[in-house]
Parts: sequence; structure tokens; C-alpha cells
Amino acid sequence: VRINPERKEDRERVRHTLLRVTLTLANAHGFLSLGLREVSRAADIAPTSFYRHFADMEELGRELIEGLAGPLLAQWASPASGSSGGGTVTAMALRALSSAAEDPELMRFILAEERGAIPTFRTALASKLSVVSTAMEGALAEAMPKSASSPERVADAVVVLMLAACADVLDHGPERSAALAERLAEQIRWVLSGAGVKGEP
Amino acid sequence: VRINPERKEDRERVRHTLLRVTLTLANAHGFLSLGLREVSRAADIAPTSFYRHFADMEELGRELIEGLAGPLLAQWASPASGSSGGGTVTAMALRALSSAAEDPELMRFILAEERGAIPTFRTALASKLSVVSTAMEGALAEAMPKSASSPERVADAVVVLMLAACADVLDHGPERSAALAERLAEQIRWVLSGAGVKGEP
DNA sequence: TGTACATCAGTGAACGCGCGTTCACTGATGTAC
DNA sequence: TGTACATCAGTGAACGCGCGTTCACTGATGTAC
Repeated sequence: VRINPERKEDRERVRHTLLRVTLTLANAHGFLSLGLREVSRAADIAPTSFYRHFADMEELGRELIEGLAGPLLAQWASPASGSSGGGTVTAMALRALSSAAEDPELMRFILAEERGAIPTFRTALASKLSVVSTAMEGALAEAMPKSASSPERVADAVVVLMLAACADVLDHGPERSAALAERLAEQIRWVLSGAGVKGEP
Repeated sequence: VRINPERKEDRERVRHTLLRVTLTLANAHGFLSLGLREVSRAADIAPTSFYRHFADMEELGRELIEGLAGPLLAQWASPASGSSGGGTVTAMALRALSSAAEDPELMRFILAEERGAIPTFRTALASKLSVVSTAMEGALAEAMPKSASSPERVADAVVVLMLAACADVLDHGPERSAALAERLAEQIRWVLSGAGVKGEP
């Protein structure tokens, strides 16, 4: 029994609405305080229709991570155009920072759950984030003298500074994002030069 | 009408129990999902007795920040023994890291709410944390050439790296805390030397 | 082409349950005189 | 010392409400032949 693509599109549309509406509500009240009825109400479906898409809120949350957060972070990990080295790492971080401003609700969710009370969410997000730092590590390895500091630790520090900058952008509004990007770039420059990374512009 | 100190102690004991029990439950389910009845149950008082201490959960949360989180962070900001400069900053960060392991539930609460969905909590914690970075800034200012980078940005970077290390200690258990402390110290060393801070051991 | 059947997203009614809050009360303790 | 009164943390009963979940049903669409 094959399925009509139009019907499948409808189903996907509602499903996507549920996910986005959950992000919006989670920004206001926190994911853990959300109920299936509240989400369904905001998505304009009957509470019972929720079950056609997810077994419960926990499954929906998992899909937020796998279907939305994961892809965004995978994008962060994709190689920046241009040469490798310190310049690449800074470019990656700045690209991530600006993508945070483009989808603030998703970014807030990632930041909140990465530090939040649900261990499975923390673990899942940590593993998605480790993809980003691994990618940075790869770019760094070529630009670091072998005797110098561990590229892994350098990449970890950069990711941590980058996430903190994302949180600041969300809190202080996009009008400050240029200044925050500049601050992030400077902080990364310190880390890289302190760790002996060459090729920094 | 003066009040018997014994009675006052009793009252304080229950109040403290409510606060600690809330921290424990918030570690498991998140602060926002907690209800007055759940907290009262865990504290072994009737739900109606809750009102003798707090008007609602939000007031209790505010007291968690003012009465527990604030004092801990103020402690972090108190000057480390010994000379000023980069060494002091590292010592402050490492002291904070170890105090995180001593009260993991409070630390988890701080980390979660600093990035969480309640704007007033985020703001309150940000201002308590700024006390820490201001203290570090003071220690740095003396050890930095005037022409060099801004001490404020350096202190911010150190605080961010320190909080991330605290989160890692909580997630990976105390047995890894020595390695994490060493990593944090190295990352701080990079930042300080990259930013031109002198006096680093 | 027409007919009978299968699939499945969406629904409204109904359920039992735990929630936050109110109320009037208890009983231990402190104060006045 | 004794007596009358005030304070106040803790309580159990009761309330109305929204929650998650179940159930049987609808109706649009696709498939078989």
C-alpha cells in the first residue's frame, strides 16, 4: 500500500507545526513544564490527535533533538570554505553564532537542554556538539606543531566560548550581535595563540 | 512580641528542608516541572503548610537564588590567598570547580537556570556571576599591560570556561575531576598568555 | 467504470487523578497583669 | 503563681480545574478486481 505524497505532506506539516510550537512554548515556560494538551492547543489540533504523531512529549523532545537540533549542529561542523587552520576555526565559530540569531528558539532549546535536568537530552546534545568540536579539531591538527597542546582541548575551549556567545546573543538581542561576534573572535584568538596554533589572520 | 529562638530554629529548619528538597527534585525533573505538593511531600509536611514559608514555587525559586546560589557565587568572588595576577585567577577558578563537586545539586541548579527558560532567574544568576568575573578582572588589571586586551573580556572567557568545567564534573562524576581541573587550568593558561597577562606560573 | 474494502489523521465524550488554593481548626508557646 | 489572651506553624477536608489517556467514530483517500 503506497501512500499519496500529498497526504504525507499534510502529515509532515502538522508534525512540523507540533515541533515548532513546542520550541516556542519551551522558550516561554521550559520544555519540562509543557503538556501534551498545551502543545496541541497551540498547534490547533485536538489533544487526541497528538497521538497520531508522537507517543508522548518525551518522544517529541527526542525528535526536536534528532530532527532539528542535530541538523543545525551538523551544519556547524561542516567545513568552512577557505584554508584550514586557526582562521577556519574562527570562521566556523562566527558562522555558528550568526545561525543562532536566525533561529533563536531552537538555539535557546539547545542551550537550555545542554545544561538542563534531562540526562538523556544532555547526553544526546553533548554527542551532537562533539561532532562540532571534532571538526574543529581536524582543522586545527594541521596548524599545530606536534609538540604543542592537544587540539581536542583547544577545540573544546572554542566550542564552549562559542556557545556562551550564542547565549549572550539571545539574551541581549540581535543589535549587540556584532559586538559579541567581535568579542568571541578575540577570545578565540587568545586561545589559539596561547595554545601555539599558527596561521591565525 | 519577641520570638523564642527555638521556635525560630524550627521554622528555619523546615524552610531549609524545603529549599534542599527542591534542589534534589529539580536535579531529577527540572525546577519548572515541580509542584508545591511534590515538594511538600518530599519535605514531609502537608501541602497547606507550604504556604507558611513561601507564597508559591516562584518565591521559593527566588530564595534558592538569593539564599543559596548567591552566597556560593559570592564565595567564588572572594579573593584567593596569595599574590594577584594570572595565578590568582587560575586559583579562583580551580577553587570554584572543587566547590561545585561539594554541592552538586546546587551547582546543577545554577548551571540549568543560568541557561534555562525563566528570564528572571537567568538575569539574577547573570548578575551574581558578574560579581565573579568582576573580581577576576580586578586581579587581572594589575597584571596586564595597559595597551593589551580588555581585562573584562579575559575574565568573561575564564568564567565561561570554568562553568563549562563545572558542568563536565557533574556529568562525568568526581573521579574525573582531577583531569578536568587540569584541563581547565591549561585552557585558562592559553587565554591569559594569549591576552598578554603576565605573572602566570 | 463501478463497487467493496482498507487505511489512517482527526475528533468529542468520558474517565480517573493530582494539582493549587481556601478555610476553619488545633495545639504549643509566649505575653500581660 | 495563676489566668486570660495572642501568635502562629501545621493540618485535613473540600473545591474546581486541567491533565493524560481510552474509546469508538467519521470521512477523506487509496487499492483491488
